[in-house]
Amino acid sequence: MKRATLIPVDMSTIPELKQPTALPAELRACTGFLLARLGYAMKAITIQEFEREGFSMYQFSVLAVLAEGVVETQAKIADTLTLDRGQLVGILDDLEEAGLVERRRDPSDRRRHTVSLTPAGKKRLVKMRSIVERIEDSFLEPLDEKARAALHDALLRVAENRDQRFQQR
Amino acid sequence: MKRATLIPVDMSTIPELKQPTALPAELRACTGFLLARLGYAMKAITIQEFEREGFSMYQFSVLAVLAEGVVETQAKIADTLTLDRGQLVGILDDLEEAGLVERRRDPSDRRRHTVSLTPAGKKRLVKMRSIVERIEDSFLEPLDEKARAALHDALLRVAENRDQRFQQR
DNA sequence: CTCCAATCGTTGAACAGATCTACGATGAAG
DNA sequence: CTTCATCGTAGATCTGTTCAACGATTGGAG
Repeated sequence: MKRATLIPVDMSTIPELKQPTALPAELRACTGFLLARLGYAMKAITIQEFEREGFSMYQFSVLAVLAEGVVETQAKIADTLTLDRGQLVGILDDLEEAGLVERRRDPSDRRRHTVSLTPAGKKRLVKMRSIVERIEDSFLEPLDEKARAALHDALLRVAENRDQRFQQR
Repeated sequence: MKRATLIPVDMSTIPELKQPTALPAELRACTGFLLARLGYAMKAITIQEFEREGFSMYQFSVLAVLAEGVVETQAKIADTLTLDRGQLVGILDDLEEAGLVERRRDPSDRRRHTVSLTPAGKKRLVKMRSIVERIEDSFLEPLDEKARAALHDALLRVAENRDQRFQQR
C-alpha cells in the first residue's frame, strides 16, 4: 500500500501546522503571497482534520470525482486530480479495502479499470462533505455571507481563466 | 549550499506545472478547494518565473523581510517565514555570496548573526518586486480593480483572523 | 493474421525537499 | 564554575513525488 499526498487536488509535504508570525508589510500587501499562504494553511488544516476523524482528504477528492457519475478510469481520475497514476493506486487500494469503491475490468478495454462508488462510498462521501463544510466555515469565519460568495466567485473566475488559457494551446 | 523550498512563506514540493483538467462540480463549488489549488498554482508559477529570470523566490521572501528595517537575526527571519533554520542557512549563503546580504556577528550576543540588506540587495529587491507584480497581474487577469481589492481584503482578513486565533493561546 | 507501437494499471527505484538530531560556540542563571 | 538554553550550522533521516520498467492489452499498418 502506497501512501500519497494530495490536497483537494495537488500534493506536497504538509508538516505540522506552524504558528504564523507577523509578516512584513510588503508580503502582507501581496495578494499572491496571501493566496499561497492561505492555500497552504487550508490544505494543512484539511489534512489534519480529516486525519483526526480517521479519514483521508485524498479519499475525499477521489470520491468526489467518482460521484460525478461519469464512468471513470484510473487514468482519468488521476489526471483530473493532477495525481501521478502510481499515487492513485494506493489511494484506491485503501478505498477498495474499505469497501467504498469498486474496481472492475472494463470489458470494452481490458487494460482499464472502471472505478465506481459503492453505496458505502456514497454514504462516506456525505459524511466527508460535512467535515469539509465545517473546516471551510471555520476558516472563513471573519467573512460574512456576501464576502464569502464574492471570494468564491473571484477564485472560481481565476481558476477557470487559467484552465481556459491552458486549453488554448 | 543547501537548497530550500519556500513559497512566499511556506514550503513544499513544486513539480512541473501541470495542465489543469475539468474539475467535478463538487470540488469547484468548494471555496477551500479552490483556495488550496490556486494557492498552489500561484506558488508554482512564482517559483517558475523567478527561476526563469535567474532568481529565486526564497530570496525574495527573505529580502522582503529584511527590508522592513528591523534588525533581524536568522532565527527571527526563519520564524517569520515558517522556515526551518537549517533551510534558511542555505538561502542566506546564496544571498551573501551574491552580495545582496550581510551576515555579521551580533556584538551584543555573539551567538547570533545580524543579517542586513546591502545596497545591491535593495536594488535586487526592487527588480524582484516588478516580477512579483507581473506575475500577480497575469494571475488575476480576469478580475477588475475592484474585485482584486475585494479579494485581497478577504484574504487579508482571513489571514489576520488566523494569526489572532493562534496568538490567543 | 502478424508485428509493432501505444496505453493501462502497477510496482519499485530514484530523487527532492522537509524535518530532526547533534555539534561547537556563546550566553544566562545560580 | 557549572549547568542549561540558544544561536547558526551541518548531516542524517524521513516522507512524498517523480520516473522507469513491467506484463497485459489494444489498435493499426502491412
